[in-house]
Amino acid sequence: MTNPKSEIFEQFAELARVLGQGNRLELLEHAAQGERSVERLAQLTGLSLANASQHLQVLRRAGFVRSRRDGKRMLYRLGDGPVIELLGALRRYAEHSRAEVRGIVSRYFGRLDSLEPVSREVLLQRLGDGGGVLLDVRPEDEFALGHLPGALNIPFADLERRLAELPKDTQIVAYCRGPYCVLSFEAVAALRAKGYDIKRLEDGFPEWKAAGLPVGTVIATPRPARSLSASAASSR
Amino acid sequence: MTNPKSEIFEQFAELARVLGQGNRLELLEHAAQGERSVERLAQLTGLSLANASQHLQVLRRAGFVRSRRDGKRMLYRLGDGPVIELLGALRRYAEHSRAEVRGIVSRYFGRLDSLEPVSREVLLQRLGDGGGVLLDVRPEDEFALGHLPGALNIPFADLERRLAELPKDTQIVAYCRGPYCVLSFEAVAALRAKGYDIKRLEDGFPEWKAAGLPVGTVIATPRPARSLSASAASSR
DNA sequence: TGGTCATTCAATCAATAGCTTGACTGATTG
DNA sequence: CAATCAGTCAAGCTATTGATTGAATGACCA
Repeated sequence: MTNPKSEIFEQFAELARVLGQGNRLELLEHAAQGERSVERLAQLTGLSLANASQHLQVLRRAGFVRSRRDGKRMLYRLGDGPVIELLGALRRYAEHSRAEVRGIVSRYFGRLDSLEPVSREVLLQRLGDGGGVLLDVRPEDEFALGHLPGALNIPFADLERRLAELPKDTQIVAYCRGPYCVLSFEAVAALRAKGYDIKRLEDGFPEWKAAGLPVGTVIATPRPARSLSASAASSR
Repeated sequence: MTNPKSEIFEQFAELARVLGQGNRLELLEHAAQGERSVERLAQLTGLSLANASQHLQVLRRAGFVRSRRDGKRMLYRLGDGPVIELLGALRRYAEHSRAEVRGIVSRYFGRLDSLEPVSREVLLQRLGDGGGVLLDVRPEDEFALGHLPGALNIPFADLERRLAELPKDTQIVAYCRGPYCVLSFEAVAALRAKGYDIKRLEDGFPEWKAAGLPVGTVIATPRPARSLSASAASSR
């Protein structure tokens, strides 16, 4: 392999291989919500600690995530290259050419129309018009790390209990961690069954942020307070 | 893995794994030039026949290529999903986060400015103004399968011999199989050393075609004549 | 219908990847 | 400074992947 072309392709392939593992894609999605410790990421994905740690290092070597030390914990966040763009291209390709993907979605969440969600542009326009409620169904701690401005946070787990906060007369747009985050699919299914006019946002929080759009945070924490925010991070 | 989210991620990962192999990426680039037999693709990539065949089948299962039978040969061409878009995203990510990629390019082809090529938009505008020559340095058979309209085809191997066909006073834009096709890099390096004003097009032929821009062909062959075109396909 | 050509299939082998376990390191806390 | 906590490292095991070889298929041609 002294051929420069093969070397280049080998570099590309190396990156693709890193994405070629479901667990790593899942870790990546969680890291894209904001900084998280290894333990939390392991917990969220259901992986063993050592396994998660190893996968995170693979992701880091490829630049998909970055890490920093905060006391005795290691915090991982999304890398700063066009990671979301790459994942988006992968998703769009999968939606186009893999019947399985569309199949899974419709099998679990019914209607194919879940695949025709509201785009960022439409959302921006609709919110500008004053109509509509934007609903963030992620756990509180993820919401706190960053969310779409003006969004109402009702974690999916609390949805039943807090129905009163949602209007029945205007359209609701729900979003969560990414285009395939189950929470928003389930929220749409559940609320639609109850007669709400609700649609899913095509993107999740990371895509919004990657597009350079404004992001809200609960408390302005340029460098999150150590033990405080850590102990708050426990919902879902 | 009965979890729909994991299933989706597993689907994505499966696709990424298919791209996670340099040989397959190389086959894909060649298939993107136009329909090619397994034998030709094996030849172009230097793989054994059986090996190429197997890789092509992996690519086909993932929808990256399609195949059809033509007599006793099997012709593979690019699939019809957003393949080029996905590869483009991978390339842009690699350029951003892999020093190795930039390193290889500058190590082999000198100047980093090879990484700042002419974009499609700039090319279109420049050609519209009437200035500039567009140079296709791919082998003749690939040129015949499709090329940018108005391009002059001088295969890289013939470049030295056919220098007279190139103007010294106007800017030349060279392209070949894709953003990292070595031919155009080498053509730029060689001609620049001889005093020509030459730049590389950012894209190659497949990207141009994928963008829906017009494509020229040497002979209009909706279904290429069997033995004729096969025997013509033999350069480089 | 037998021979040939292009490709695929099947078997095999070495190399690699993913996961687990238990030991190790580095920072904090009492 | 020992104990603890968070994460990483190293070793080992199994499953998967990529490549090779030779046999099998499918289409054409004489």
